[in-house]
Order: sequence, then C-alpha cells, then structure tokens
Amino acid sequence: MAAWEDSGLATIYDVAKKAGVSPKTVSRVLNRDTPVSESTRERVTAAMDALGYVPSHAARSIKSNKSGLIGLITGAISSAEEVASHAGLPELFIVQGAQAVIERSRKTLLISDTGGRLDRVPDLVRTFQEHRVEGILYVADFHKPLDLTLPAAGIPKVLVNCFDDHGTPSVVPDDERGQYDLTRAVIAEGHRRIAYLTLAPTQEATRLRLQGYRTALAEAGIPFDASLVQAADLFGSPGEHQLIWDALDKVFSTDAPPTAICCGNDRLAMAVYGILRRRGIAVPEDVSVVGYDDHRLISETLFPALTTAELPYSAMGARAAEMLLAILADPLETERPAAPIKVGGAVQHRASLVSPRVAGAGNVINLKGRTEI
Amino acid sequence: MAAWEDSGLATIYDVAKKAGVSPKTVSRVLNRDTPVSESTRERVTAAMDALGYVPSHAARSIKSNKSGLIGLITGAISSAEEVASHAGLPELFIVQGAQAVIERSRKTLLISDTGGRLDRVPDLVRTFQEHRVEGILYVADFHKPLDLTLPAAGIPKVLVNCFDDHGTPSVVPDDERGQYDLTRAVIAEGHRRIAYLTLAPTQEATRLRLQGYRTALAEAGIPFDASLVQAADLFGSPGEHQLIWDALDKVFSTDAPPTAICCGNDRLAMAVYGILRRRGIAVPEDVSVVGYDDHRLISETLFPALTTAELPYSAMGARAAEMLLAILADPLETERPAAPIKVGGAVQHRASLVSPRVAGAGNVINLKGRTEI
DNA sequence: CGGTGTCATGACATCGGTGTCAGGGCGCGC
DNA sequence: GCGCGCCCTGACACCGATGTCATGACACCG
Repeated sequence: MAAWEDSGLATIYDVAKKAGVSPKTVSRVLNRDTPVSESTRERVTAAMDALGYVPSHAARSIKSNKSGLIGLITGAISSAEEVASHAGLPELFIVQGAQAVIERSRKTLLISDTGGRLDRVPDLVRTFQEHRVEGILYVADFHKPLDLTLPAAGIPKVLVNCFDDHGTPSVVPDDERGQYDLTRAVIAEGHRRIAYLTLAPTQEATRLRLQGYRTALAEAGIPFDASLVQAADLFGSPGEHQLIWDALDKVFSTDAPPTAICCGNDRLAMAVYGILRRRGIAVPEDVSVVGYDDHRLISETLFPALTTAELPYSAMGARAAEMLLAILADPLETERPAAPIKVGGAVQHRASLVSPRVAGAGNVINLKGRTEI
Repeated sequence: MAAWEDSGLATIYDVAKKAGVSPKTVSRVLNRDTPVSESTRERVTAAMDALGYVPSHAARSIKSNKSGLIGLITGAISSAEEVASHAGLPELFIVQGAQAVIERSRKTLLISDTGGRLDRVPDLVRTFQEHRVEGILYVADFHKPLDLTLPAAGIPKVLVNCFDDHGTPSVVPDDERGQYDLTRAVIAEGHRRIAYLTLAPTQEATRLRLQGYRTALAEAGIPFDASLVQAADLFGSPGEHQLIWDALDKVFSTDAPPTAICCGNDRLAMAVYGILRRRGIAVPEDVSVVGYDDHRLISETLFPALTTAELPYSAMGARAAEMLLAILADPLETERPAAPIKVGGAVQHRASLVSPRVAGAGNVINLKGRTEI
C-alpha cells in the first residue's frame, strides 16, 4: 500500500517479484507491445500501483538510444532581468508556443538559459549532448542575424527569431508585412501625415518595418517624408524619455505635424502616451498612436487601449517546433527551406487609432514651446 | 578527426579501443577519481576529442541512481498568453532566479508548464518521476494558498509564491512589509490623503498589503478612510478601464480628494495614468501615483517613471532553490521552517511620486463632471 | 493421435557507464 | 636478492529497462 518505502525506487524487478511474473512481462504490460493475458496484466498493474512504480527514463533511453528530449536555448529568462531595454519578453512567448507543440508529441523540452552571455552556449549544448537531446531550438531575443556556429554537428537545429547564412532552418517574424498592414490600417482611417518613431536603425526589424511603412505610403500615394521618421529606441537608460521627447519634437516641428504616430514597439508607445500628454496633446483626440508587438500587458492596459501589430511569437515558436519535429521524424526527406520562414501577425485595432480631426487648423498642434522634460 | 560519424554516438568503448586502454580507464579519466598516468590520460583525452565523445547522462544516472535534475512546475509560460489579467509574468522571474542557483550547483533544471490547467500537474509530476528528479519547485502565478497535494511522496518539494497548511517549505513575498514601506514613502513626501486602488479582495496579496497600508497610516497618525480604498482589479476584460474609472470616481468624490494614489500593481497604475489624464488630472503635478511589483518594463517606461515596491520574484526563486538544494544535501538535518519564508523588496522611488502641492484649494481636483469614459 | 501453428511467457544478452576487486610492474628497504 | 607495498590498470558484475530467441501449453486439423 501507500508509496514505495525507499522513495520511488521500485523497479520492474520489484514489480515482477510482487506479481509473480518475469521482468520482461512487466515490460510488456508497460509497452503493450506483445499480448499479455488479462489476468497477468491485472496482477502486474496492481503490483505497479502498490509499489508506486514509475519507469526509469534513463534506463529506457540507454537501450533505445532515444532520449525523447528537445533542447531549447534562450536568453529570455535572464534578459528579462537585465536591462529592461528589451522589447519585452518575446522569447518567453516563443518558448510557450514551442512547448505546447513539443509536449503534444510526447517529447520533453529541456530549457536552458544563456544568462545573456553567448559564451555560455557551448556549455549548454554540452549538457544537451549529455542528455542526448534529439534536436535543438535556438531562440534569439530579437530578430537578428546570427553567426553562431553551434557545436553538436549531428543534432538537427532550428533557429527562432534569428537566421544565419549557413542554411540552418529558421523562423522569423514578417516585420515588413506587419508594419505594412499596420500602416495601411492607419491610412485607412484617413491619416496622411504619419510619423514613425523607430527602434535602433541597426536592428533587422527596423530596416524591414521601415520598408513596409514606405510601401504602404507609396501605395496610397503619400510621399515619404524623412523628417517624420525618427529613431527613438529605448535603451532602458535614464535618458530614454528625453530621447523620445526630442524625437517627438522633431516630427511635430514640421510644417504639417503628424496626425498619427507609429512607434517601434508597444513599450515605446507607452512612453509616448505620457510624453504627449505632458505636452498637452491628447491621444487619440489630437494624435493617434500605434505600437508594435501586441504585448498585451501593455496594449490592452494602456488607456486608451493601443492599436498595434501582433508579433506572433507564440506562433513562431510553434512553427519552429513543428519544423524540428518534422526533421526528426524524417531527417532526409524533409525539405529544408533555404530562406527563413516568415510568420505574420494580425493588426489589433484598438482605441488609440481613430480618424484624424476634420481637416483644418484644429489639426495643428502647438508645442507650447517646451523642448525639455 | 571531425565529429563522430554516426552522430555523437561514441561510447567509452569506442574511446577505449581508439586509445588502446580499457573502458574503465576511460571512465577514470572522465571522473578523475583514481590516479591515471599522464601518458594514458593524454591518449584517452586525444581519443575523446577525435571521436567527439560526450558521456551519456542516462547511463550515468542509471547506475548512480542520481539524476542531477530538479523539476520546476509553472504556469507562467502559458498564463502569459492566456488572459492578460495576470500581474505580468512574475513566474518567469522566479524561474530565472531559481535557474541561476540550480545551475551553479551543477544540476539541471527541468521546466514544465501546466498550460494554466492545474489538472495537468499529475502528468507533469509523472514525467518528472520518470526522469527521477531529485526535487521539485512549484511556482504559482500569484501569492496564494494552495491545497495541491502533489503526488510523488518521496520527492522533496518547495513551493514558491504559494503555501499550504501541510508544512511544505515555501517562499512568498512579504506583501505586508512592501506596502507598508511604500506607504511610508508616500507619507514621507507629505501626503495624508492617500487612496488605494486594490487588486481583487480575494487575493492573499490584497489582504496583506492592505494591512501594511493601514499600519503605515496608523503610525503616522493618519485616520483610515474606507472611502479611499477601492477594488479595481484588472481582469483583462474589455470593461476593465471602466472599472478603474469608476473606482477613481469614488475616491475623488470625497470631501478631501487624495493627493496620492496607490495602485495594486504596476499594470493598474499604467491604466490609471491614462484615465487620470483623460480627466484632466496630471501625474504627478496634481496627484502622485505609485504601483506595486516594479515590473520594470512598465515602471521605467511609463512617463513619468513609476514609483513602486519591488516584488522580489528573482530573489524568491533563488531563495527557494537554495532551500531545495539544502534539503537535498542533507534531507534529515535541514530545518524546515513551519511558516513560509517571506522575502522583502525595496521601494523604487521614481518621478511619479512628489510632494503634494502646497495645501490649499489648488489641491482639490475637479472631475469636470464626467463619470463615463 | 501426432504434427503444426498460435499464444503467452521466460531466460539471457545488451545498452553505456561505474563500483569492486584482482593483478602486473616497479621501487624500496633490509 | 627477496618480500612488501604502492601505483596503475583491467576483468567483471551491475544499474533498469528492452530486443531476441526459446519454450511450454493449448487448440486445431487432417
């Protein structure tokens, strides 16, 4: 009765003895591979319950040479603590999407954390190898190129939120399409003067999204105005608010101030809300604001709720996991796309985006002469 | 040269053959347990490198009966996707804190996710048992009592962010102390009319923090005014903004409106910022606002930056992991505290908290008669 | 009634390491 | 020169499960 005395160490031998059968028969009951008579099956099952038997994964995998483990490397867990400069916790959602898929396939996900230091990756991979993981997912903290030649030559890998030029399978967000769709949504509301406060120009996402922004403008016959595009990345530094303040200054100092502002991400939009209001500009009455990411903690909570483009992290994680599982299931036949797979996300239309005021002087915003916080 | 042909499957036997020694000697080189002559050591090491040998964790643990694995159960990864009602991603930081400690002890963390469904816990525990985890950390999404009698009787467990009444070791945040310190900081700025928009009254944190709030008031000789305390939990529902709007209505409808507002968490504060401004109330000029959690994605980005009490999730995770390791190292001797261990966090003073305006009529805020969004 | 096929079960080897113990080689002391 | 002991090394069993093959008990069929 109760659990096993020696703390869960019951083996098939213990079960076999208790049930009066051979260990192999216990194994058969466990795996249902060979028919076992109903009566013995019952006796064995009873013995297992009585002893609190749980099969040893280690013993199994040593024989089958299959671990049933998938390794996932991420910096999310740590980078969350580090500078808050990160776009949020994207990797977390990626992990979640991957986890759901992996688990459904009866495999187990082994999650390791770089602690933000890339140089620890080899160690983590080593640990994965010791555990004989069957595949590895590498999750980057933001969309970027990656020249990380992972060791562990023989193990299939899939990159998420990053890509290399060695043809490693990878899954990335469709930044260009996202910003394109979002900008179209803004235009559809009647805006024609649309500012864009971007993240750091060095980021892959910035380049791609800017392209999407410009394409949308061009299609609508709206001329591109470089003075409306300002870098205003948040570095998590104390001076970040001043950066945004200055960027807003610039876009509002043009002859025709914007009636809508696209922000590089939801976090940036959060800061913009506060700064605009300090300057006496109401959202969305005076200016519409949109973000990027659909970080719901922000986008749904901000008042007014934020219109934003979804960065489909969860879907990306799921997609990557599916790819990896496919490769594992059929290492040779699976076609590996040469280019990264792009996953798109929908535009979430919320209260922060409305039609601009009826054309006229009322649309021009006075800065009240402030240029400092 | 290169890696092993058959994809990392080299064994000590392969290494032994290549080095011209016995498998046991290879084992000795690996474990440095018995002295091995310098020359053989070198030959063995060379052979290992040549074959890309990595020891099999499974084979090791089967013999030693030690897995070196710690299981961690969380709902974080999923709950992040689910309703945004959650206070953020607290569990993530807890996981991070635990991970750092576990890794330092040369053990590996096996992270599993309930997907928000408690009924899946037994399955996860079962998987843990198959992997012969040596201990289990259970991480709750918010501070709460928990009557989850985990199976796996023999495995040491530590609860994080929750507690039971079976004396299971647990680590929780010191909510009372946090709100006490925070309220004192507000009082220290000169405020005496301090509103408190709480989370759901059913939450453990709400009860404890309210106690801290009252104690701080009492110590300062400020009478408690129930009309200044309003529940305004965010449920992630579309109507959440209206809830907060109404709550603010109530606290500002008193004879002496508040000069400072404590919010149940940073997320709530984020919404409050927007609603106050819509109502023509400036933060912090007209009213100071403070949050709780120090969710830096929010507290540092909001403009003005948010004063808040740190919810020391990372420290809690680390503390719990240390406890678990101590129990594992010495199962009998380790004293297990009867009550949950409380971990405190510091008050982060930022721009949203300033001294109230010089006493006078200017301090009274007009609501402009709006009661609806 | 004997041969043959099916079904259920057990004996044994095996996976990749490690614990135990035995044994060969060598230096040293007397 | 002999015996003792140390150092290093290998043979072998074992951990907990499963694959292979053999075997005993029946039922079936001609």
